[in-house]
Amino acid sequence: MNEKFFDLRKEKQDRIMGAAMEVFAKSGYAHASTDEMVKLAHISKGLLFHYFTSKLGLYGFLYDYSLRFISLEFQRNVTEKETDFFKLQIQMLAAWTDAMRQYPYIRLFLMQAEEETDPEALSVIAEKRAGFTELTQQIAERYDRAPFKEDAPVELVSNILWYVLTGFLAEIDKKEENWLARYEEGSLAYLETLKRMSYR
Amino acid sequence: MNEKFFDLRKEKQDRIMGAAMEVFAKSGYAHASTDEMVKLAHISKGLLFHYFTSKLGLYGFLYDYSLRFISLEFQRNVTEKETDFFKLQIQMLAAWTDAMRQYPYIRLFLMQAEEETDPEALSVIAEKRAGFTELTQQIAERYDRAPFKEDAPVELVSNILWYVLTGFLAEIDKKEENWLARYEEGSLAYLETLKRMSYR
Amino acid sequence: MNEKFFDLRKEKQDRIMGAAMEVFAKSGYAHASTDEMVKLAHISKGLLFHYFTSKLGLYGFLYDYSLRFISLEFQRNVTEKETDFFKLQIQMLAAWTDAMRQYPYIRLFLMQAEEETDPEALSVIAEKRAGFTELTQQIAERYDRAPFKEDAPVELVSNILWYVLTGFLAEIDKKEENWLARYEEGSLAYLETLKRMSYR
Amino acid sequence: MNEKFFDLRKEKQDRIMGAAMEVFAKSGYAHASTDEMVKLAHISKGLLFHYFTSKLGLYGFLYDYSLRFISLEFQRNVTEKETDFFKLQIQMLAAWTDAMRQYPYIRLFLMQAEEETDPEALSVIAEKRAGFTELTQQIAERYDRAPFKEDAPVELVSNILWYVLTGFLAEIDKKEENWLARYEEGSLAYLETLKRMSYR
DNA sequence: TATGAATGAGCTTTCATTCAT
DNA sequence: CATGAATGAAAGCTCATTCAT
Repeated sequence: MNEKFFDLRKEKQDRIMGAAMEVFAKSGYAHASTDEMVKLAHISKGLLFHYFTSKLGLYGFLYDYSLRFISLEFQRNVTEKETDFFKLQIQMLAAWTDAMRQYPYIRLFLMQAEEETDPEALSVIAEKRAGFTELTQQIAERYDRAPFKEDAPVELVSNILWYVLTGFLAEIDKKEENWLARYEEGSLAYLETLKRMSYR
Repeated sequence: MNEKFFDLRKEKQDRIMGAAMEVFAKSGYAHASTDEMVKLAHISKGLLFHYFTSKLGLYGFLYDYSLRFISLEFQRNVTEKETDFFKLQIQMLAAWTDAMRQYPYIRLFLMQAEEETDPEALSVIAEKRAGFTELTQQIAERYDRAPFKEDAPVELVSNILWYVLTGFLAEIDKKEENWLARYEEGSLAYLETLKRMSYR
Repeated sequence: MNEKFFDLRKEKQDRIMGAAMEVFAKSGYAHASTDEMVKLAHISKGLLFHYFTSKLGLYGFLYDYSLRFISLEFQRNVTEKETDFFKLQIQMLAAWTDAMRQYPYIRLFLMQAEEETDPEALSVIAEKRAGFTELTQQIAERYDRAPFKEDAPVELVSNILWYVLTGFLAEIDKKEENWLARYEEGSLAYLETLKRMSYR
Repeated sequence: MNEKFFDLRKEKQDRIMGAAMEVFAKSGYAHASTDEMVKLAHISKGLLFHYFTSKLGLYGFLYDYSLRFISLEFQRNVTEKETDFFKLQIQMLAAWTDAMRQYPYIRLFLMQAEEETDPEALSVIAEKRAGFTELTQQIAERYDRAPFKEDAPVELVSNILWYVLTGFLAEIDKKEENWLARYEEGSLAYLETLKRMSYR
């Protein structure tokens, strides 16, 4: 990519990245249309390729950027000393919603990337995944297993929670007003329920 | 579609449908490549269109067929009188795994269809959805709410379970041997855990 | 072509030729669909190719056959001794309508062939044209120039008449009942008018 | 269609339209090949569709444009007050030859359109025909019937003339040099002859 | 920096032709 | 003699990418 991208006004940078995330999130790498992106971002075709060389280059950059961005949000929202599983989950949820306030499609974009099947797309994200995985694993290692019932181990509950928050986000209609607030609220409700179910 | 499709050897019909389901499931309607399908099914380009007229026609047929197929499996596996939530879930899981033994991608295909955004694709599946939704709702109405803890109502647990089984299936690597057995096993484990968590 | 075609029942031969003429006449060589032909003739795809090897072979055969057929009709209808231009024209018109009673699209087929632009098609009809051209020229040579006004020479009137009868036929709706009778009638009217206009 | 087409250099616009008219005129809508058009016009496949969306869109645009173009030529060449049938015919002939100097295939294109049988093609030209038909009918109403012989009424002569000029144009070889001059000359000769034949 | 006209490889679809039955 | 399932080259059309301005 062309580093001069960062010399653009922040607002324009975000318009471009937001548009691209949305299109990639909705259509997946292969079917994502650069035409749609430039229309959404109100820029010209040429400019997109001036900064990112290729659709693949753009995809790789966005994935990298999104991962850095959510990592920073994790660092801001997740407290070092906290060990309670559900308190940590609430902090991570806050990190995600904060991120989505800036880039509404960032989580869907990253999750769509997780399910990407296109070989080209996979080739540019493979190595980058490591950083974020490590971050979440570091948090996972802090989980206090004590309050969990014997037969509801933290690993299982953690997986369940991930599936739930992911499935729930996919269902939310992003065209509705306050969709983000509704996601936050609904997610907290699921968190509460699962806490009651899995703590002694 | 051309009804003569059903005059083909059953093995060939299944080869074609299986290949198409796989490609649609992996790529979504828009990016699904008919070239990939015919390569997977070992048939020629022309033959696919001889039977299904268009990619859209094929998609509509497959959706319809898949829905009928899984409906039959539900009727075979789910007993009329059963009311226990988790016993019913186990029966439904058996229906799905039976179906997947025949058409490994049938569940992913149907779930990808649920998230389809392409307007053309939506136009041919919209009306057909009703039948299966009704079937699952009829089952849902039988759920015995009694054994559930007050603060873990069936509806919530049912949603959670759906998200879990769906998310888990998406993660499984279908290239691995015995993936189906591993899915069945893993799913049953999640079911067990959730039962223990939500029953009094 | 396969000579065994002539061993078929005459009715079937005519059904096949009639269907092919119609499709070629309506669509021209290139766009003529063999599928349409076999549907119209109620025969199978394979049979058509069994007898004619290729679309081009069929086209060449039909052109040849049509030319022979109309030549015979000319010999039956056009009297050897007649020299009056308009009487000869009436006889030729009778030859055409007789032919069209058997093969409704024979004239349109031959005229469409005249305007054919497809190089392949042209290659198989080029040499065959000679026979019929010669026949009409032999008739043309008999024309008695005497009754014509000085400034309306027979060559010019002959061309005009050809254009008129051709243009008129193209306009007639072949789906209408009695279209052939209406063509005959209209053509005779044009003949009458032109006679009055060009004879002293 | 994409209105930006008109921002192209006039020469390029005409190259594209001329090529498309030629191919449509020669092959009819269905068999007309877009590949042939772009080769003739020396542009790429994509560009044609960038401006006209589809073959059908291009066809509709060309028909519309051609009709407007020839209408303007009629307005420039046909004098308001003239009522003599043959003088008006000569003016209309001038309009057509002027138009053909710019777009050699414009008349053949429009006449091929008149005989179009493809349902899709018909659907986009049906409503547009009205304008030009009206224009020629307005001219037809001015014809002075007085000089015509009783038994050669204007309507009949008018039909004859139309068939003649049309059939003659179809026969002319457009690859020959000066074909347009030869058409003009030949047409005038036919006009002269018919005048002498039908005027008292 | 920014544009969008232009390209051509690749996709869906059609259709003449083949061949096992 | 007769069928129609099967093929694959070629057609219409899309879209990432380039480049002159």
